[in-house]
Amino acid sequence: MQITRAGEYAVLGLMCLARRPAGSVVMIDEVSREEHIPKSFAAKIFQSLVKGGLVKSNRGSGGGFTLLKPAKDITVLHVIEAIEGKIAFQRCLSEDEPKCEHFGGCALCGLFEQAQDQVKDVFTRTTLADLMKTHVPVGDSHRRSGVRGGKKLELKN
Amino acid sequence: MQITRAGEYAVLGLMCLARRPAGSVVMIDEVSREEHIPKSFAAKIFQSLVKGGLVKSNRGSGGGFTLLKPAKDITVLHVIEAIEGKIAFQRCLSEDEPKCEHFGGCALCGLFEQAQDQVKDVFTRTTLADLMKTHVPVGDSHRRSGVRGGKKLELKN
DNA sequence: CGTGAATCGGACCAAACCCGTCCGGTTCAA
DNA sequence: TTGAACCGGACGGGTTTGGTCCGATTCACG
Repeated sequence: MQITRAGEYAVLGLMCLARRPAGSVVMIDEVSREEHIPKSFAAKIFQSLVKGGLVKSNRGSGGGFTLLKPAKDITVLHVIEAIEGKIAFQRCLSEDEPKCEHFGGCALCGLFEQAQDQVKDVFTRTTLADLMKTHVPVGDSHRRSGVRGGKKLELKN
Repeated sequence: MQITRAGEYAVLGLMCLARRPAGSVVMIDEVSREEHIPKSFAAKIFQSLVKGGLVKSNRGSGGGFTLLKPAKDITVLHVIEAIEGKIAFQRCLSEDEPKCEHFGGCALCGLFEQAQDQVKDVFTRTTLADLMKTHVPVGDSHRRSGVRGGKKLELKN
């Protein structure tokens, strides 16, 4: 029941790109330093993002990664699913394995699906641009008792 | 990003108890057969449920497990957290590790917390008794295109 | 009261996954 | 041609998952 670190890093990494003028080429080393992500790991993660169609890579000297879409068109769900694959709380909720072998369990499947949909909803509703609004660039963000309690972007249900 | 099989089995197993008259003693073998859970695994899971205070065990010949509370007072969240521990999408959202070391990441934490709360909400709102209402005892439950689309218990936000 | 069957309880284990690292290869600019 | 940068896969330690096994405990029964 966790978002993997890779997923978290991916969002962070993309925000790093999104922070610069559209079309900028940013190399992995910058991302790594700026977001405190181990460099090799960041590189690997960005490979997945390339495959997922979110960024394009420019090889060779002077190369790096470029965001393919404006930040406001990239949802957190896109990013996380590019890294972790489709979100599926249960095997029977992933589209490639439709069978549910627990005869008594389908009430459960319905419930899990509900929870899963809620999560997807939250992640679909939020884009990189949204995240950047509440973003505290560097240094002391963790001292302000977090975001909790106060303003969460509220759901327009 | 998954509910573990143990968590799923736990709910299923408790429903198996809940289906009988209150106070019944049910042995692990019955649960195992009825819900198609590997017996030894079920045994282990029920140990956690004992520790979690949801059932009590009676040892020796004629022993088994007994539900400690009526089904309508047991939420799915209780069950799952008894097995998997507190639900925490991220390390920084679990109460015993309050630090959030990614300076740029607190917007993310807020978002993850939001998603997490949604899940908890769904699981808190649903009790074993609720699950049993939509429960199709045996044999064909997976053919009915699931619960999707139609009636999900709606959120009284 | 003793004995044995029934049952739980906890150690154990294999496989998968997570979180990275490392390195040889490719591509491109200068 | 050389060096900067990405590509992409192999590797690896640690943890979690999913499950088994056997010993300890308890009760029923004679």
